[in-house]
Amino acid sequence: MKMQDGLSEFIERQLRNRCGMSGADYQVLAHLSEAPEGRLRSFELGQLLRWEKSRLSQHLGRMQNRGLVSRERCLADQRGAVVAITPRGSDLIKVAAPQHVADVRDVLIDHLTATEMAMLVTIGDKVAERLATLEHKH
Amino acid sequence: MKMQDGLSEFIERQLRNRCGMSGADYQVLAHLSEAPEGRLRSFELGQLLRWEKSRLSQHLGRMQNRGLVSRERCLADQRGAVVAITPRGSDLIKVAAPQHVADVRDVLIDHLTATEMAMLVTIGDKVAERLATLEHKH
DNA sequence: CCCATTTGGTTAATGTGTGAACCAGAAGCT
DNA sequence: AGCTTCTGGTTCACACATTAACCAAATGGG
Repeated sequence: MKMQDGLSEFIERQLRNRCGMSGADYQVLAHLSEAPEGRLRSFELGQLLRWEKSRLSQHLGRMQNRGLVSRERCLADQRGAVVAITPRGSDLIKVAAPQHVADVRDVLIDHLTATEMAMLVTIGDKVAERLATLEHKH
Repeated sequence: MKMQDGLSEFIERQLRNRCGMSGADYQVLAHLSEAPEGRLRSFELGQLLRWEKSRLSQHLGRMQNRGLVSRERCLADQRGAVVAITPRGSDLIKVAAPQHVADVRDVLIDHLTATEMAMLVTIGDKVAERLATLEHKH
């Protein structure tokens, strides 16, 4: 628990202080920048992030106000929305990503042996699998 | 990351649905119930939880409104506050604790081998230590 | 085709976390 | 004593997450 809280608090703080963005912002931009043309249907993004749809809607609204993403109506589905990364958002994630990766190395990966790292991955997979079956059981 | 998010989301949801309390509530009550006479100075509680003082103040306000804790002025230090667990809070944590422990077993401990569990503890300690030194360096 | 249901998305209410400003009482220094 | 600095707490403004309610466009039977 201490590791969990400490890790996310540290990562969150680094992103905030150095890039003026939250972990949530980072994930949104990361997914968008990896998508073809930097654009995704809103609900696709929601599935990738596993977020409540209201959360996504509100968060995208704030990011749009800051000029990090833009929203357009979808042509194929009249009720749908397409969200696209802006040049400003693209620049931001390009700066943030390497620092973020370095931080994760610095606080986690660099201090574990190969065995520990491998074990951590298998543990993570096991837990994720267990959580998935619980979730599937409704 | 998936393990981290999944675990805390699951635990949080179980507490909320079954006991009507958040993980934050649980931690506050847990610390108070372990303290002598179920009472602690506000700042001591803050140090145990590693919370911002404004967070603690606001959260205690809400818990007081729900009758889970009470606050009194401190005799020794005129500006200080003492926070105490109420009978209602005490009952709640007594019901919640075993369920909480069972949930943690169910989703984490029971599915790991002894080796994995031991390794996870080692990893947690290493990371916590690393975080502590970073924090200490200001 | 018509009507019920589902799906994509927004909005409002409430609970929760963070940083800054603020205040009163304590401690320390001269 | 008198002055500064530190400490314990609250409050405000804002960012953020969840739930429920809502709406319009799609879908799927009859």
